[in-house]
Amino acid sequence: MTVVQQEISHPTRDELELSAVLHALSDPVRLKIVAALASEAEQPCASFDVPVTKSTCTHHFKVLREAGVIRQRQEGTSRLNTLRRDDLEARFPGLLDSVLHSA
Amino acid sequence: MTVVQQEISHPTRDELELSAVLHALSDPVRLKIVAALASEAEQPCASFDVPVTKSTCTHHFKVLREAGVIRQRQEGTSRLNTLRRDDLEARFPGLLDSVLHSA
DNA sequence: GACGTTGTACGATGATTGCCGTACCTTATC
DNA sequence: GATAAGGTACGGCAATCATCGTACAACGTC
Repeated sequence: MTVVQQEISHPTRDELELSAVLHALSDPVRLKIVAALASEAEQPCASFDVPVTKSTCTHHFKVLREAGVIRQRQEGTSRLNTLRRDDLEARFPGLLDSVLHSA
Repeated sequence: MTVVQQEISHPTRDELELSAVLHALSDPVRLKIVAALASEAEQPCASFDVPVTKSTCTHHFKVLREAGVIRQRQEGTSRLNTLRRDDLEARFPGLLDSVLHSA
């Protein structure tokens, strides 16, 4: 049976909301994920060293994605994550850098 | 009857936590309060135009104060609020400015 | 002293959050 | 086809959150 690839929805650049981004970044686990993404380009979910289970990880990635902090794309069985640096910089100049620098 | 002035506790500069600050800033009401504080120096709680009741306001000021974003001092019956610009800048350089600029 | 102003304290409530386990889907490999 | 790996979906749970109303405390002013 053929199944249509499930779409992964992301907010567009102009849909990004400051409070949602700040909220996404305010969790220590998510902050660690973002910091890891900042230093290494594209990584699957499993490559992050965080003290939570798989399902909790899925939850955190969803929060980050829906806030527009990261972008996810499917590749085989794994979901590759990237930081949306450009979009964040365009909407909230300097924010990501200051957070990463302080993390 | 003499009553001792209740102390208002604030975290010291080196006790500030990034996730607590980000969380404090991630609420629209609190963000509005912070933005207003950024443009006018010292203001009593009642001077903010936010769509919540007094008791909710007290709650938000407490969150901001305990995260170290603002400092409160008593003056008569009113509580005067100031932004802890210097402390925030020292611990999280550029963060406050980028948030305020995007708000 | 009575009253008005400013703000806190103390519940209460409904929504959201962070976390988990289990079940399942998809893809790749044997 | 069976198995393993990477993730998601769903449901549940305990904790936190944002909000409110009511009561009250501190200070000024009449």
